[in-house]
Amino acid sequence: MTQCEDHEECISTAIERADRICFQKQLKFTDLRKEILRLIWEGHGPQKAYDLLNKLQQTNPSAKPATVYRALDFLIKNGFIHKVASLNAFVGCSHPLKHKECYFLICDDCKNISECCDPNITAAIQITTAQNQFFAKNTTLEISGHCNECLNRSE
Amino acid sequence: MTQCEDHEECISTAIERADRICFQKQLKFTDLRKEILRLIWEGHGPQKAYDLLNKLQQTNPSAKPATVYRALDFLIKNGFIHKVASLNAFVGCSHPLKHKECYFLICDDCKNISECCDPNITAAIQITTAQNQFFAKNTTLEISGHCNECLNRSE
DNA sequence: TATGGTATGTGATATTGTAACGTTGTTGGC
DNA sequence: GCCAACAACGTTACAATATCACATACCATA
Repeated sequence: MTQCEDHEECISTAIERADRICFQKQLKFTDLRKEILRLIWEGHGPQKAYDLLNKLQQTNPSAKPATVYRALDFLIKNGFIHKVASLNAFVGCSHPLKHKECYFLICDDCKNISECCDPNITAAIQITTAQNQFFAKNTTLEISGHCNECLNRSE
Repeated sequence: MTQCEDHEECISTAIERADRICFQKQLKFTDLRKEILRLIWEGHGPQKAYDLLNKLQQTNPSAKPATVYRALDFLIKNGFIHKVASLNAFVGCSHPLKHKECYFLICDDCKNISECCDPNITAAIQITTAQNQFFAKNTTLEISGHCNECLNRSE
């Protein structure tokens, strides 16, 4: 399910990237926020808030829903994770600086999510919103179906 | 907020359309399902499940969450309504036969939703999914922001 | 009339998310 | 250093959304 070569490295890269960006932007990347980001990347797939809470409670028994949701809010707001609305789940963003133009391919079978940044889609959406005189702030594009691996496997 | 000329007519058109399609497809368009569809169109905007439940209970005091969700499932499955994932709400579909290619522009201010069917977006998405060897079954495209009316009003 | 499938009734519960308020910690100005 | 202001976090309670399981009703057809 994970596509990365070395998942440990993939996680630490993500954390370091966030660390750097927070430093540059003077954001407070507290232990709690870092821990939630790490848990999300460890899953390397869409993670549910209450699953994160359970995991967090293993090191921080007094954690509550609000603990998790506040950290998630911070991470979303600053582009480090996405909320996958159609799953009520959260997934790490691999390019926080281009964060607004990410779309998702969600495999119903293996639950893998791949993030894709396609300028053609972005352009098509921009044309449509302009035609409708609509000022877009946020775009949710989630495509569910079956990935190639799962299709081949089931044949 | 409603864009139609005559909202009563717009509702009854939607119901009749559904009636016709159900007849053709031999689907059971029961009173309950029809009532939920009518309530959704009456709102002419995204309707929340529990608001629908409250309204339904005015004529059907024993209605329960499952009552509503089952009807919603039927209506979604057969293309008469959409679930707006980013709002956890439900909205009538104005072209059930082209239901798969509908996208949404959601105004954060007036909460109006406009459905747009843009072949360019559809094409761009198709190209991307093909490139990623992904077999798409369902596409959620929800664009939130501000509609023209609200932008003008706030100036 | 028996039978099977679909729809609905009903109660319980699971899952997801927020509000409100108090405490702690950090930062910057004096 | 001290204080004011604010951000982060702890904690309790609860709101909002959704599903499950099992019973009952309805309806088509053999």
